[in-house]
Amino acid sequence: MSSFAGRMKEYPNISLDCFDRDNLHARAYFLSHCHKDHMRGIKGPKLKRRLRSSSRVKLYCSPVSKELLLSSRKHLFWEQYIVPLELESPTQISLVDEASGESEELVVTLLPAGHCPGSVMFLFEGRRGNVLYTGDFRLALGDVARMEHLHSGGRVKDIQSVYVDSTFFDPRFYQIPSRETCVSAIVRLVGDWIARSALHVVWLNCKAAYGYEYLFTRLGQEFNTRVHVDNLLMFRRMPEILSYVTCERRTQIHACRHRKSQQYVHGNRLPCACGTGADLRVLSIKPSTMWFGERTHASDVVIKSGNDAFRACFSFHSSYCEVKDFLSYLQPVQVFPNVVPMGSTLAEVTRMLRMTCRKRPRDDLAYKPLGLLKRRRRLATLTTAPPDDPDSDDDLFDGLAAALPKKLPRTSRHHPDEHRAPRAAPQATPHTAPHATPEENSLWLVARDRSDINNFMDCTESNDDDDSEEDEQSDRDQTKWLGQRGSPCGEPPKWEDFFTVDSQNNLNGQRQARRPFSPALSGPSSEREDDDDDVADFSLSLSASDHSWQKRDASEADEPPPSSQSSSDFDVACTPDSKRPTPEQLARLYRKLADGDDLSCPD
DNA sequence: GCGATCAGCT
DNA sequence: CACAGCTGATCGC
Repeated sequence: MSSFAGRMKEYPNISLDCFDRDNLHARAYFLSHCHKDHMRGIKGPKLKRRLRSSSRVKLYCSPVSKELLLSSRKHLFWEQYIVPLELESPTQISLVDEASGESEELVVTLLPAGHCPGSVMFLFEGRRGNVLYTGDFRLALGDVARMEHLHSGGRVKDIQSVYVDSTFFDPRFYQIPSRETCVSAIVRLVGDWIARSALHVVWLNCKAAYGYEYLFTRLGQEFNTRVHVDNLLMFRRMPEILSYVTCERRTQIHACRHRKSQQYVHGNRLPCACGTGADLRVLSIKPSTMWFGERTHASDVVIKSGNDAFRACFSFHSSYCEVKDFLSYLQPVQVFPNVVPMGSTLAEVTRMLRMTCRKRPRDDLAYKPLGLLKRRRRLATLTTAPPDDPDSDDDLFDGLAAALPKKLPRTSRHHPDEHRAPRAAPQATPHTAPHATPEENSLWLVARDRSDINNFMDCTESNDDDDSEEDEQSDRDQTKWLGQRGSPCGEPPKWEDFFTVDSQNNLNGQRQARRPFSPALSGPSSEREDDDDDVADFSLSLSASDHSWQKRDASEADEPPPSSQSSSDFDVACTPDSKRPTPEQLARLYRKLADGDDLSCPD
């Protein structure tokens, strides 16, 4: 649970994920995602008064968070103040003091956080330095190295402070099995059960929150069915989810809830009281976080907890290892915890976070911008000497090979000075995303047919905020509406799709492959670990594979990071057939680099 | 009556 | 295996 008080010391004029007390005076608000513990005070009367008396104060969030927030009637008053921002699209915001007219400029970039639908991290760049607020996040090892907007000129940006999700930043929570591992295990468990007979049903005992959607859709896709949930309203403009959930009770997979869910299920009845109960066999699966120590083999991601009852591993938050990887890569000057882990103290978590901070000032002047050179040289070598481990390298280098004749796909779309000359934030216009059509902007927000949406709104309105007895008529209406849309459709969305809105996505899900941003190629710690000849080590960094990286990280967990970043950028692991360049070759390469020639062509 | 806070529960 | 959030009691405005 977040205990972040809402303000960052570098930019105290803005408030994040907190809307009461001192935050009532913020010049702008930011919402990382729509969990209640990040929305404290968001519907308070004092805040409403503040909004009404202000002509400038806005709430910035992802387009998905906007939809989720406005799916509750209690939050509708926010509509005219919300400015949805696309992910990975730097936006300039003017923070104006309405009394004095004084203004401060700030550039904000939303980055995917992998926590729940719509969840983002905020990168702020302004007069007081670069600051990253993570909100809650679940990022895998190596993910941070692929985030373009955390890099500049081929290296990681100089980050002053990170306000980090420290929920599991405690060595007890050393590793948590990957999302894919956990979901696959749940799919197997569900599949084995519901195959027994049509009367065998599964109840997913999910906590009330967004975040399980990719599990629902995966199950829906695997078993060509829909998951029964209490309310569809919040997904009304998210067809990728809507296709796999239903208010129709007659399905074998349920994630519905009732105040007395536990009692129902113990009595072999579903919370929705589907059927008489006597003839159903209900398997209860409770998604819960499981963690494993540094040397524990994380094999059992599903545990039997009783008759027809299981716990299955499922985490919305990054493990200790993942947070450590994230921070060690960014090397901020300071880190602040947003959460005190269970059983720990603020002092303890702060002390441990400090260990991930920068040990000495960055020496940017000594830096030679050879990140691209490394990569190109490595690639040129690979064209004649493929790596031993295709799984680790192929995927990454395929993308680069395709990109090589041109510039990097993403960077080529932007002006090099984009960060210095970001676009200005638009004025808030309800239901209008800035600078692009909804189709261009968001996989989520596209309503295939506006009349369908209106129709849907009409028939689901009665369920909004209604926690009393079930509404049979509403159930039927929703089912009818969904029936008109047909059965679960097409290509299944991937889990990433539920957490991010990539502006490059198009409607058909023909997502541009998410190519690694160049620093990823030197691995999470390569700038600090210059291991000349260890090809395997370099490949592990490249693979970003949970398994391989965990093994490596586990063996080095307690070692202090090497102090030197000063070794040559050519001190890169070589493939077996390659040779270390001679000084003459180096000079030629430098000249080519300066001339902007294609470095992938061998001399 | 409403909001804030906390304990208890799942 | 510990997240997120609901419910109810209590207190104050």
